[in-house]
Amino acid sequence: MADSAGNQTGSRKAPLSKELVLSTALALVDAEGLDALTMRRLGQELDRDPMSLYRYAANRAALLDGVSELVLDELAIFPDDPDWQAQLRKIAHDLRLLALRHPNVVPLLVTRPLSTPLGLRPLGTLRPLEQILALLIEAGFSPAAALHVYRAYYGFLYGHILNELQEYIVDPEENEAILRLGLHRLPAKSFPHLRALGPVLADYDGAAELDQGLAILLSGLAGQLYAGQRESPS
Amino acid sequence: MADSAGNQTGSRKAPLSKELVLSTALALVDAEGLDALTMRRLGQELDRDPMSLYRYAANRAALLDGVSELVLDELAIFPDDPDWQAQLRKIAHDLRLLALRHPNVVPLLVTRPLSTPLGLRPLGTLRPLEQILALLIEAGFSPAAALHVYRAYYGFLYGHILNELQEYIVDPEENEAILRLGLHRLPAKSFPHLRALGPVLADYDGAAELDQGLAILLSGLAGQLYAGQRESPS
DNA sequence: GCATAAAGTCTACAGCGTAGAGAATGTGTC
DNA sequence: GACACATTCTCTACGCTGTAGACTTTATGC
Repeated sequence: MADSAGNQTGSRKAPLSKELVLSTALALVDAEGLDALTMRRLGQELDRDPMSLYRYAANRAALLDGVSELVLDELAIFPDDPDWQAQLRKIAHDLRLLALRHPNVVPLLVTRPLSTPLGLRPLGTLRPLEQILALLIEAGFSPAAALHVYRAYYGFLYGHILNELQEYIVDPEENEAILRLGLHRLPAKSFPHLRALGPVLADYDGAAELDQGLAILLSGLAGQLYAGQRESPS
Repeated sequence: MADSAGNQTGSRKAPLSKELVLSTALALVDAEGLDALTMRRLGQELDRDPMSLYRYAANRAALLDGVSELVLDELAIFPDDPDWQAQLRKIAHDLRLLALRHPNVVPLLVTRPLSTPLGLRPLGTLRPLEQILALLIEAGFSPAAALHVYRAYYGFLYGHILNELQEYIVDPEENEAILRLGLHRLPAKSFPHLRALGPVLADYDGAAELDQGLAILLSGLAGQLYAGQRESPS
């Protein structure tokens, strides 16, 4: 029988591995937010001394990177899809759902790379970039053009996700109430439009919003592709 | 004569106010990063006991919000500009420069709103939203359409800024070296395109990249405006 | 001069990441 | 079995964090 606290699987003590540590960390972040992910707390969750975690992550920052990587691994990209626009649309929606599934990880996804030069980032983080480049080059973009397209696309995508998470609250009922209350607080003379938009703000359709933006962006980017191909036909 | 450490202005002791606290906090973040902004350190910077800060910010989170607000206050928006597209382009470039001036604050700008429902955010943070709505409605968009346009525009804009800050390193010389070194580290078989793009990655023109994306987005959004006007002419 | 309010300070506490030394456990070889 | 060795885990301790609560100092009004 176990000594004191019950661990999850019932086995005497889980064998502990990088995967287990990271997935437990992710579960903790999903359940209680980024702040809850402390070495001590994670150790407690795994029924181990906090210091034992340092065998699987050099420090807390590395732990955070590991969680980012783990989440990004959920994203499947098919670089060989002949319809590059459809593929980009699919990736966008997949990433959106991923973000909604792990909202507490999004700040990590967005800010960790800011403190790590591109060349030194965890490989898992660079995989989407590489694969989307492959997709675009396959579609006929020059490598340099593919990079530009990637930037516009991924920029827009991350922007949308941040936007949506900012507006969406976990509890939809509370959402409307808080929204009403919050908007009411705004000075009527300095925030007339925002206050008037209360009802519109309340029902937000993220997927539709994303589609609309993507339609604009992709048609614009496709135009560049055709223009480029006419200039220098293969 | 002062007791021990020299304070900045030479006056015996600065009078201390919310403005002074926040601007000192911003300076500290700009100079040494977000982590350097601790209550103790800020108190030391102001030559005061750390606890005295709580008279001007309820807690550290409020301090961070204050810094965000302070930075966003640097952004000038002219909601009466008859050329809405030009104004949006100008705002975009202004915000980009703002981000480059305060790169350490960008994570704050991006993540703080994620933990605060829209209705409860600091007013200074909502001002750009309100003013851009005004601009768009003035330009002929319906309020609801203006909100959608704002979302697409601001989403793209924030995405671009994150992208650019991710790729740009403070020290440009070191940048290229690290980039080369980092890319070299990538497995050649799994990251062929990314490795090949080294030279292209090295010279990044953020302003041009932003312009290109804006051109696509704005022309697409303008199309929606005309379509909407034809459907329901005033 | 004295009451009242405002501003600033002191002390203390629980929690944090993690360095460094040590104990426990597994594994291969005789 | 016994030993050697490497791996894994734990213990203790240090300096740092945010901030609650009581206290002291300073400014203000009469």
